[in-house]
Amino acid sequence: MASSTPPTLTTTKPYQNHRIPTLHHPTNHHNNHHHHHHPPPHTPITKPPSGSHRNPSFTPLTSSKPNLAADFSGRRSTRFVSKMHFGRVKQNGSSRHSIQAEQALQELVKASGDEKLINSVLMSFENKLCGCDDYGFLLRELGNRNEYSMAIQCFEFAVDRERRKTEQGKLASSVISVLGRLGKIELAKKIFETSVNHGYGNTVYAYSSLISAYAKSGLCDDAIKLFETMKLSGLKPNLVTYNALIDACGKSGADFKRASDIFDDMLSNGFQPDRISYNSLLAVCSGKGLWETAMNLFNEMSYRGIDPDIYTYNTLLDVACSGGHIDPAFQIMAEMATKNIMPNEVSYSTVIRGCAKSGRLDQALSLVNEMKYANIRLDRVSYNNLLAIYASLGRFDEALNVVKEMEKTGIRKDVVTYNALLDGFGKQGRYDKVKELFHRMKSERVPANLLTYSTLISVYLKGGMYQEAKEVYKEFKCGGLKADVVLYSEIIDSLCKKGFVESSALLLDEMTKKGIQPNVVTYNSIINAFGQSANHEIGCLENGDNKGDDRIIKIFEQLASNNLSIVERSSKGRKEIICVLGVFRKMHEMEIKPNVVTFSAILNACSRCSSFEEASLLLEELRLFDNQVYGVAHGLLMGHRENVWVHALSLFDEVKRMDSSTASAFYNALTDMLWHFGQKRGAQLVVLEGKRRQVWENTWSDSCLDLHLMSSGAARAMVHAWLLNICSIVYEGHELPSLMSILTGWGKHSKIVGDCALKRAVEALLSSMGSPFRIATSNIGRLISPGPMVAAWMRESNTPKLLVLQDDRAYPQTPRFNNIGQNMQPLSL
DNA sequence: CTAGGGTTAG
Repeated sequence: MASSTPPTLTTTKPYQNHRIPTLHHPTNHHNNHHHHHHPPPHTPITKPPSGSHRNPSFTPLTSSKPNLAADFSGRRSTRFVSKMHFGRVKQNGSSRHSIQAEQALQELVKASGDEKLINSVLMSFENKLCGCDDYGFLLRELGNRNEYSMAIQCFEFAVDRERRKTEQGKLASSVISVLGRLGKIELAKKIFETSVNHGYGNTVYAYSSLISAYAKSGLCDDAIKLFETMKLSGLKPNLVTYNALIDACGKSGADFKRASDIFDDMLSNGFQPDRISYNSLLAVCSGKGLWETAMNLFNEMSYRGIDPDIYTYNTLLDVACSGGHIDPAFQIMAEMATKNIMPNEVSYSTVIRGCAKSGRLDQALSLVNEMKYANIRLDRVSYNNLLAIYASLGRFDEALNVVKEMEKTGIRKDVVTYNALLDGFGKQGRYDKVKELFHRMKSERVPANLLTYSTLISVYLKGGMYQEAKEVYKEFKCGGLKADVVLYSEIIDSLCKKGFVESSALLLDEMTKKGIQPNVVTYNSIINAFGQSANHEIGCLENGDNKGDDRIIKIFEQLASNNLSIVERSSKGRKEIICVLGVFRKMHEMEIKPNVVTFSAILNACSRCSSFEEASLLLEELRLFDNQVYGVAHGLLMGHRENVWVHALSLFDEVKRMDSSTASAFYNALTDMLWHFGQKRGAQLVVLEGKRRQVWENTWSDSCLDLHLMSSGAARAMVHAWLLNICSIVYEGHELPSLMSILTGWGKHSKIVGDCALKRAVEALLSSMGSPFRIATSNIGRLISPGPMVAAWMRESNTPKLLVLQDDRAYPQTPRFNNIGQNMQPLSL
């Protein structure tokens, strides 16, 4: 087995493809720089002693409180007057505008939409308004009201009447930043260009405004390019320019390295970073799992004597929570209170969401109570958060109560509110509610967006409501929204789940042709479908495909009219393997990086293969993706236990870094595959290793075995191990507990609600061994037996023998299987 | 120039 290749086991999300080669060893570029302090990883978030302990290699600070002035330049409320669909409301701190400007604003707002009227209002105020202060105020306030075209009109009016270039420049940067905040990047760019051409836009301020406009639209490359242009045109960037650029990196998901380089460039040009520089750099860590980097930066701030503020802490909380570091997040919250920076609704909703994502629902809900107790009013984000938690749990009464509370407090429901409800009700098959909610959404004039439609289409497809799916899709098309990778992936997955693997492969082609890049999720859906399909396919898809324009609608039409063709099972199987091999080929062509879900999917597909030969084709794909995972799977399958185990252990170490459900899914897949091909002893070794590492949380005691998170192969291997353990208790002469039970669950954790495959497998295994365990009448997910009966069974001469598992193949391998995983002769396809 | 929200695979 080749183990020189670095492991590529990741749970990398699709958008991280091609950006981060491995997720689990984030490179801390920032720490490589000489002037940065290196606290050890996992340093508690505490401020190191200041003064004497300051790292001498830091550039000296110009003053002890370099940004005092900035702090007091205006009140920094964290409340927004109204949050636009894009950007935030700008507070006007140093209100230098006149009363007349406020009157003008009133009149202008009333004139909204009427260009002539707006012009006459401006004319009537022309002589009363006082230069940049008044017009700047107007521009900002119009921006806060989303009146961007009026803001432009107002800007043009003002600039025409201003002769001084510097004043014109100020107006230009004001309007550019207003447009940037509203996401109107094209308009901002146009105004910038015009103002440069007219000779007043060539200022650091105008450049900085446009850079930050690019930042808000996630256009980091454009921001950096503009920054270079600015330097070339002889303008010196200032601290704000640098900060805006770092901000741009965070907002567009750029590498930390990139932001860190800008930060260093700033230092080498003699600028002292301020709190905003650090806050912006911290934000770059979020979403990338750079928790340790973030902590280092936080400590570095202290060393520089920059006190953290609520933004710093909230950003730090975000980095912690998005990386699943919930306990540190609670520590940070506690520290905030001691620093008298009280957690606000942003802090709480960040942590609440983090808890919920890590499955710590009790903690999430008790934080909500804590929030209420602390008199922090829940805002729209907090409510939507809370409601999504309930909806995803199927606790609909509570979700709807949150909606009522929102209505009572006068917080408008938005598209996020509705999407969460539609998704929750849809996943539970409450189609009546889904229809009602979608209707209500329309009557309340909350416009559906791409996500709404993706959710609805997927819900209807999975529920077999093809007519509804078709109608919703048509409505989506009429609305002029563009399909994206998620919409396609949802449809592909739904089709796969219904057994239409080939049709979904057609959609994969179609989306690629349309320029929508499939991602690892799209591919994983299809791989997961391998070997699970029904014996039907959608008919007549190739016919009349002249336009080639929209296969989705054709598929939906065929489904709605029940135009299915029955495919003979063996031919379906052949087609399917060709199809899935084609999918693998495309993954390689498009350089889509597989992740651990892909590997689990391949292993599960192997478990559905009826022949070793078929499985070997899939394992070959696994080999091409990841030699380490392949080496372990293949080695255990071939019975090379001794040689492989050390590699297996290091693989398990990596798996343990994933979240618990990802980890258990991988163990389940690997064990199932081994069990399926008769390597039952190997399967048991894997399962015991998983138990040792607490992959399934709480698996056994002397009286109880909990299998409910395990796959059927893993569960059966575990049953043997547990019973052997019980057996040794009996043979050592100890008494067994009076009642012994095995929990299998009843399909709650199965993909198919109510599916009891696990229970059936375990029940069959136990009865085949003549065990006394029987389904409990009080709990269908539990098998029970009185302890003495188990002991009696154990003492039967045959029982211990039955309990010991063997591998069908042990090293040295039997000749029949020696070509597994090599690139052997293909099947006759 | 700085902070929190919704989506797809298992």
